[in-house]
Amino acid sequence: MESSSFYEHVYALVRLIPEGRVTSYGAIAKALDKEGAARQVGYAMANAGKAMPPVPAHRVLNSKGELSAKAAFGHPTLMQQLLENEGVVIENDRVVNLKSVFWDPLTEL
DNA sequence: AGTCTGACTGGAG
DNA sequence: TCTCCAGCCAGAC
Repeated sequence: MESSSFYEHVYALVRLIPEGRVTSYGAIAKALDKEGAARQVGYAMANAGKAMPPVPAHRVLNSKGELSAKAAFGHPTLMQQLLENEGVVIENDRVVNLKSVFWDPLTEL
């Protein structure tokens, strides 16, 4: 069933991210065999807010573990709190121990 | 069909 | 560790 658009594939993969874990736009793009389309993944997440079922977009960060999407959650600290609520430690808008909480769809899936 | 945009990435200074 | 630069691709107009 490849009738879905690129965005749909992104949403589906993001919904597979376990609680308390995070991944990067590039990792998702690569998992979809579109490594160079990391920006598109982020752009897709922008629509994730109105996507159904809801997508845990707060678990998707950039390759540096920065909360680059926090501004899109309505409140600058909402994304951070959602992650901390799942056990992810955030400091200065960045994930601490990124390596420990990073979820690579190519490896874990 | 052409142009613009962006929740990105990795390398260089 | 931080800032700056150029390359990337799918989607909206």
